Amino acid sequence: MRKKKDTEILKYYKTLLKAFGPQGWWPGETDFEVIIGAILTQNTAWSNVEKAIRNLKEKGVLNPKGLHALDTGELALLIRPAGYFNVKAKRLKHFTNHLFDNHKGDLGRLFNKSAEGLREELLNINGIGPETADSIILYAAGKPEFVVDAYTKRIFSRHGLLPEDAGYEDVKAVFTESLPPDTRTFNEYHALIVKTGKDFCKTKAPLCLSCPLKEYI
DNA sequence: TGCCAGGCCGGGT
DNA sequence: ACCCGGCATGGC
Repeated sequence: MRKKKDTEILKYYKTLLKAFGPQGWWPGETDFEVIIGAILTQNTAWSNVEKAIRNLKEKGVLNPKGLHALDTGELALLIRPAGYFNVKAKRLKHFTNHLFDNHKGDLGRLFNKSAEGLREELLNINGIGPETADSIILYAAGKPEFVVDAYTKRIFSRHGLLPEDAGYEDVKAVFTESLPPDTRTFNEYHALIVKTGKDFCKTKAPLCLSCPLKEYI
């Protein structure tokens, strides 16, 4: 039974990779930018996050010191286009405060531990939940943690590979048990899922006509 | 015009 | 251990 699902999970991956090719995620130039983007994109369209990122870059504060020195109110103004700007400003400050209080503002020091230990640490920062933590670990730290998001649940439950009400860890287990614990594979698979979700599963009645996975429904 | 986007927290059951 | 309201802009 698990054997069959393993095959399906791998089959879907190969199909998407063949259809779309490598996505080369995360869309960001530095590890720090990846982290900031991961927090800003919480329940938010990426196009809006880009505007906020652009504002931070223009201000020259898209780096640990710059953001750490910034007042929370000013920060909120800069990230306004990303929505939830008051909460997110606090969350970004929570992260940079943690980074300077515990690691001298150095991402290398923060990342210098096992993926498991890093996950535990990130989850203890207010504003970083399971998906954001896993995104940071996979796309900034480069360690193999599979990232689950709304598209993952929507697509794979629709295909009958997940129960509708599956929780984060349950969904994650389905993938990690079916794939080699390989950073590259986790990286591409999640990126491909997001692309598929954006292009074909945006609505309740998705356009499946040209989706590479339509044959599997 | 209304609905929704790559979640998470805090308070209540 | 869940369940829910709140948070907010911009694109279609």
